[in-house]
Amino acid sequence: MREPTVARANDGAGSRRLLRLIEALCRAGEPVRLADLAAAADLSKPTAHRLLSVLAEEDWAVAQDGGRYGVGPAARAVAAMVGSATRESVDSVLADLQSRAGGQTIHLGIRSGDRLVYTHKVEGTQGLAMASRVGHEQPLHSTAIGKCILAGLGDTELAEFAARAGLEPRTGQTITTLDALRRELAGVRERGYAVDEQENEANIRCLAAPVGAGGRATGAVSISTITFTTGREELLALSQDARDAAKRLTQLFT
Amino acid sequence: MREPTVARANDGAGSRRLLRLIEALCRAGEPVRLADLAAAADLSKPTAHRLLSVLAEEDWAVAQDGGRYGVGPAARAVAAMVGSATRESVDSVLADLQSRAGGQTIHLGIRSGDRLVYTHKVEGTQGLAMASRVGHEQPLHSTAIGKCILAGLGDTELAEFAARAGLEPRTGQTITTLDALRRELAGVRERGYAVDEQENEANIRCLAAPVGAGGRATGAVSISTITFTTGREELLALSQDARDAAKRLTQLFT
DNA sequence: AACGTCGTTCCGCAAGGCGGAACGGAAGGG
DNA sequence: CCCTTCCGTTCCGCCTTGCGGAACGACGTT
Repeated sequence: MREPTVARANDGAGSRRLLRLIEALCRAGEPVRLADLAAAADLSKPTAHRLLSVLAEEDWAVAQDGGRYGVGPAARAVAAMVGSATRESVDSVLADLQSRAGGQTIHLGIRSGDRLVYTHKVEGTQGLAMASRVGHEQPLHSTAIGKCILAGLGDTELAEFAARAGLEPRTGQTITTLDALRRELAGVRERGYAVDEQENEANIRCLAAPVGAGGRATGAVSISTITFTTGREELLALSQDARDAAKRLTQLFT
Repeated sequence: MREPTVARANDGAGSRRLLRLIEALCRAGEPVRLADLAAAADLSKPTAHRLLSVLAEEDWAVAQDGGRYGVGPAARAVAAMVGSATRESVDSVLADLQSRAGGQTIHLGIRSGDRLVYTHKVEGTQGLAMASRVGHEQPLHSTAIGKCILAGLGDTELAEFAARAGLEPRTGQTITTLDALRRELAGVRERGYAVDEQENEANIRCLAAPVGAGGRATGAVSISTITFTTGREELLALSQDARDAAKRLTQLFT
């Protein structure tokens, strides 16, 4: 019953470091300084430097003269392949939901780190356009999509998230305490959908349904409305349509 | 002058393995079996399995019940961020080129492994649409974009590429011998652009200009025309416009 | 001129991970 | 029905791989 000479490790520590660095690099969008990347990915400076050298050699990153690093061709190629593989089928589900929702703006968002990223968007057919864009990030605690994702977390995970990311107020309606967030998420779990009542942006009200297998949503579909033209009840009436679309998307992502 | 006890390694062997696996996973698009992935990424089965476990834990991959692995949410989120960061500026350059080229179809392709991937496309405004799609792959030796990329390779690199990938005939016009390819690429380097004279698809003629710093292009912009409606001279007259667009794109990608 | 901060390099030390071999189960063929 | 084959998965000995504190030279600022 003796321990081996040293503890067996074999966790993917090195791989995880590389993934964190790639995420940090891509999240930036524009070329970043080494020190910033190292900080963002929680790596020591030499480690970040060595990993970036490998990424640069493999064309995943490009090194500039000023010591900055940007996203490289190989990463762009991979991104294009990933993005296009499910584009049509996802867009058709979203377009279908939009037609049921009277032409409102539809988003599909996925968790990335402690934020969400829009991966798909169908513009509303009504007059006003939303400023959101595919690839842009939003907080989790103040958006309907984010709340669907947080609703799948355990209690300690949620507390850790709140401690890391903070619950920054975006509007006067934003939920900013862990207790209130917990209660809200319990409601989300019960109903199977989440509502953002001007919590992320004034005069914008959203409803989202969780996408992902089991209680652990990795993303969500949302319907966004403007308070001037669409009432709360009108939006809530679409909750079943949103849930149906979410179920179809969950199957698409297997 | 003695060697250290063991050779200093510190190449990024582990990181490279992970990158190869990610590329193989994303290239597939649909869920893949472990053995196929291991073969595609040139990894041993246990190594592929261990790396995939890490990817799955980090949400970069999703493991299905049948032992297949698909692209995960984290990868989708990163892909969305990468794709959107430069979308507008790239599309505006391509649209500008299109307007100079009389509404022909425009592609931006990037090398990925021994193939190219379309990362951007502007549909032609003329009647016939091309079957190509963003995210789809094409051979390097039979396309104008691919020849721009190959023209940046050294002689031994080119020979290695030909040995690995082969020079498969796509049409009767396809260049299928290394010698002929070498001569063709010398012409590309001299002129600063490449032409695909129905070498990849019958009745399709393309012209491409290399994108990328120095002689080493990592991608290229192309103008695609149909032989029925557009003559060869007409296409060649656009070579300077293509080169100008390529230069602007090179700056965008820093 | 002294300082802080940057990117980069070096190298001691052991953590991390590679992969041959083995296992259990599913699929297919006799 | 058993036997074969190929799958995904696990184990563990061996040793490559790579982490990161420290040091360095180059800038830019105070």
